[in-house]
Amino acid sequence: MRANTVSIQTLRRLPLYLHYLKSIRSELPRISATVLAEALGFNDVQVRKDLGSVSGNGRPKKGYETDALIADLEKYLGCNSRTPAVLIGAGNLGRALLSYGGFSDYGLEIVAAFDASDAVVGTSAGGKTVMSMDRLGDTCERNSVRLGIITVPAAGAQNACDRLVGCGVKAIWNFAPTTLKVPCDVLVENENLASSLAVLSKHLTGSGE
Amino acid sequence: MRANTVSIQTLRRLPLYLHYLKSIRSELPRISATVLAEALGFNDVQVRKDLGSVSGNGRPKKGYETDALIADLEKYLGCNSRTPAVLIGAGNLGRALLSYGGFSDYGLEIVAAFDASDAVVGTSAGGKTVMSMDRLGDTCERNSVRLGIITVPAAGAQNACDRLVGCGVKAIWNFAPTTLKVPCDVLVENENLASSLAVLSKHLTGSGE
DNA sequence: TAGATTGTTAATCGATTAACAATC
DNA sequence: TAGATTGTTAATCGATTAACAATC
Repeated sequence: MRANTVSIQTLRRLPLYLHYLKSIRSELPRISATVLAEALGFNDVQVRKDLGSVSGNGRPKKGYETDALIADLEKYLGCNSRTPAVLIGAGNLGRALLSYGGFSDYGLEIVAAFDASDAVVGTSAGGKTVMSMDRLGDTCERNSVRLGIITVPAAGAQNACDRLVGCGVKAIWNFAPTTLKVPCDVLVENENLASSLAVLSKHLTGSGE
Repeated sequence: MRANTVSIQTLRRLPLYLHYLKSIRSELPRISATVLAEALGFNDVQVRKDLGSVSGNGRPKKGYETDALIADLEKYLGCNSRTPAVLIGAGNLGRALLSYGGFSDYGLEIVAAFDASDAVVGTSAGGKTVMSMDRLGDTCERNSVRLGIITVPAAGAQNACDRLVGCGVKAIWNFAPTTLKVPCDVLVENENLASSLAVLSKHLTGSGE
């Protein structure tokens, strides 16, 4: 295993490798970087480099042992260590994320959901009851929460963000279509649906440009 | 206005400019690239280059007229022309997207939703009734649909994708954590939540690496 | 051994940033 | 005119891909 020279782009691909490997582990006890690249539509050298940065288990002529590679990826991605998170904004998208079970594969556990609207407080989604915003502070503290998920409308996003930062959150997953201002030790990952949509739309109208 | 030399990264930023400009249009009739860059946390030269590729309305010393810039961005992004789309998979995420009104700002209109499960067919979300999969073909044809949204579980994604491609869809917005195989004239945009999560998790555990 | 596959070093490519010239 | 701001050309940076050496 090399030093922490994993680029951000490589890091983004690692969960894709992991997901695919899990889906074929029962059929393929071994897999080469070439085959994996073919399956995911990536360049084979790229895959070899990506895997090389998190695993030292590749063997010339044999490739990688699937189970060992899965274990290396899970270890690197911290899938086995639990990451507690809180979610602010229990609208449609927020409830969808609360109900989605797939994040637990990566260690994420949304321990609580909050909403500023009294109409939503008290309802539940994904087995969690939505709480009032004034419960945010003690919930974060009690659960050592350092990851916050923002699924409120754009207008309320900065306020939600400030509250989270004030509670000691160091990483924010922002689904609101807005740029957030945060201290430099806090990382914001924007899930920009409008950006993806722009790429798709341009492809459809592209010929007429 | 220059030729179509807009890079994919620039294209992804354009909706962010547009959203921000709309939010401040009533307060700032003019805005410079420097101020815009500051507001969104981008490099000012980058903003100038981005804007220059879709608008020719920047004036030295004055900057851009906000309304004119909004109009240029909307024109380039095709916000005023309607893009009909279908959605497959009316689970939590699918229903969240159906209910979200914000896409209409960019011209997207989800004309119909489909699901393979009889339990879901007939229910409604965002004012649309979920239909059975055998209605997919004629719906796409009647509405000239070329954009498909996949919000089914990973196991069913390739099948949903094949059905869409068979109906003449040329762009696919994939929310399933899987790589899709498509003909080369079809564009797939993957919304990889697991990738974003990996970046956030690594930031939190990063110091111990 | 021969050959397949890994992993590394070098070359290419694209995007960002810096320096500068143009202009209102 | 002077100065702020745009837009362009050149330099830097990071990521991808290609060529090659190492190894089982």
